[in-house]
Amino acid sequence: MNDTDCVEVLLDVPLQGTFTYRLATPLPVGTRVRVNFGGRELCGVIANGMNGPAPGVKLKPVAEAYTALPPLPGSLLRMAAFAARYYHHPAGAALFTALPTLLRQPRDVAPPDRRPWRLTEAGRLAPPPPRQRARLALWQALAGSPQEDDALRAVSPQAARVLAEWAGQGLAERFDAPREVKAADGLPELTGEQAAAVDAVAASLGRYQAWLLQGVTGSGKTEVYLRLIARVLAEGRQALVVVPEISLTPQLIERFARRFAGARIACLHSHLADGERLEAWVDAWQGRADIVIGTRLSVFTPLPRLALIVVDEEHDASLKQHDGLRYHARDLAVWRAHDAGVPVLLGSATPSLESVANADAGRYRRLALTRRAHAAARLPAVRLIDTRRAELTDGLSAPVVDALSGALARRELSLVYINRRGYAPVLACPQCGWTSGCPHCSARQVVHLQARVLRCHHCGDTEPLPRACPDCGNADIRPLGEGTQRLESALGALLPKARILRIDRDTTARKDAWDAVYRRVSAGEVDILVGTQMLAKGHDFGALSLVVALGCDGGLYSADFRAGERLFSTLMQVAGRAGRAGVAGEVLVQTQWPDHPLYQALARHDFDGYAETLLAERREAGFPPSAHQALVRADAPDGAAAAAFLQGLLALVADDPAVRVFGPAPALMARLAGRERAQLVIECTERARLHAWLSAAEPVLARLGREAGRALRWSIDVDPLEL
DNA sequence: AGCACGCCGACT
DNA sequence: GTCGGCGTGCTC
Repeated sequence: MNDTDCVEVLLDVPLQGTFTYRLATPLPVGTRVRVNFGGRELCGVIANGMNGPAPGVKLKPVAEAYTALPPLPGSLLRMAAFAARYYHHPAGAALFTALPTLLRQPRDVAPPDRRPWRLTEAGRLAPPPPRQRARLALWQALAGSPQEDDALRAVSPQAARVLAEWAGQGLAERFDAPREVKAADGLPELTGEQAAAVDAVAASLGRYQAWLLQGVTGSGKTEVYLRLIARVLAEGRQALVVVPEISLTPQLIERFARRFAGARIACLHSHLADGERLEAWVDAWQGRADIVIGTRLSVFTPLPRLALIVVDEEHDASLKQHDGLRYHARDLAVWRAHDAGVPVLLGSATPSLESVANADAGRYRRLALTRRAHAAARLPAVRLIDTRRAELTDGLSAPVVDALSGALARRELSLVYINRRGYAPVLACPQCGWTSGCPHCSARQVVHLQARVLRCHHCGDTEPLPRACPDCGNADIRPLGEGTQRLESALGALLPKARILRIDRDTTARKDAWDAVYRRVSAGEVDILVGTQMLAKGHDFGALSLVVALGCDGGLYSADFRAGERLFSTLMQVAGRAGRAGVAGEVLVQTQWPDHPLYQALARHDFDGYAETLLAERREAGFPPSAHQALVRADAPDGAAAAAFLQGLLALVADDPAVRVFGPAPALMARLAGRERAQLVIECTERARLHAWLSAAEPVLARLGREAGRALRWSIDVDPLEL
């Protein structure tokens, strides 16, 4: 068989490599096709390159080529190929995770064409006769100016049919309307630091450069993004903005829409219907959208005129995908910027240590916003309340209650942050020591008093609240510790006049819940917000005078080496909520360890100093970012099987003295949803050798995985965020 | 991941 | 006697 008769096809299967099919007439790389694979019809994508068929395999033909849309662009295929290599994930599966659902299916699809209509030269010269009144009305409307479908339908219900006819006769056509991005007026004046940041990044437009924009809360990072995007749009280019899930709020989108009236902004997030997502994606791909703003998945969106990538809150863990292709959107954004030859701007008040290290090493260039954009706004004063010396009522110390009651008297909004939802983190029997462990996970079931249930926050298992200890029958069982619900009711009892609004995953589950929250807060109907880190991120509640943080000490001495970094980052952000827009703010942190360097650094608002401390610790311990890590995970109903699987892998992968391997050991969450989890931690200071080890492990994993059977699942996680 | 093929229990 | 349970094996 001639080589030209074969193509390599990428398929959405968890198998390494491409598959070879016969093809009568050549198709461009990136074409979506339908093929038969193992007895089922699959969507495939024509790949670059030729592996040739495995010997002795009879090739099947490509059944059909989908042509409603152009072939996928090379830039997307390159990025997916890179992601597959870097994250050690099958190439086909990697590409398909980058596609909208509708393009993964073995069907030819295209979003509806919504471009406006206009008359062609010929159409202009051929007005319909006056007695064809509907046609004449349509013609007259179009002769005046181009028209959208909606407007034409209003002129005549026949519009769709008539226009299709005219299009066929070359009398009318759809066209890409030039967009006029109106310069918004009344722009806030930039601080010197903001202006310097804008100028620096603007000077790098047109080539690759990674920028780390470190700006304290309220310093106006978003304004820097907006100014740069304005420049990009003025050049007729496109910008990509990647934000964490929780930051993609209607507030943010509205701010962009207000600033760039007339521009087409494509929003990509998980709540979009398949058709909407496809349409936004194709609009970006075809250059009809000027700005793409979305969660981690949007990093893959094809953009033919891309000129700038922004990753906001670049430290946020939700930028990392936790299953399938375990990519980090920030890192892929940097790769993409390099590939496309454009600058990438990573913004955060509390950058990840990885990014700090990259800036220290000169790979990223630093920009700092150290002052708040409103001249009057000062950084809040941080006070540490030592709970070893304080009497606690439902977890609240007297200074905290006093401060809240003071703010209440002054009619100022306060925020109480506690990173635990539910009523109490555990139910316990003081007589026999029983605690409410989850039967499926190595975790505690949380007391939810309102729903009268115990619920595991890891697997979702829910059981009715027992009236007595299941072990000894003692009726005096008690909720231990505090969650948002308990705090809400405790505050209600201590400050009966206060209007309290609780915000956590339980209260904001409904779709329009946030609208109600904003309405109530801005109408001044709330005195105290109680909630989890949802309160810390993305949502602006205006002037807060007091922020209280409770129950944070767990992050100080955790088994997870990143816990301190995360806690510091969250506290910096939650503290940053205080004292905006001219109101002097105060932050109270209740802790048993007021002398801990983390809290001391927080009190000084000293991110840089604490980051250096943490980086030194990481260097000492050989942890990231001083070394690179990967995880090989295995889980099975039987823990011994998972460990044996990993042990078997170790026996078959050649040692590299530069690569340190730890394990098999139980994962931090050793048991999850009824499965025992074991893992290998692979560490190396040289990325290339880490990848070489993983590449050697891949085929062995595939084989051992097959032999171990269905009960065992395994995965590779490069640059894991959680161990 | 699917979906086939293939060997053991309760039904027309 | 079949319909169908889901155990393992392969897919260009």
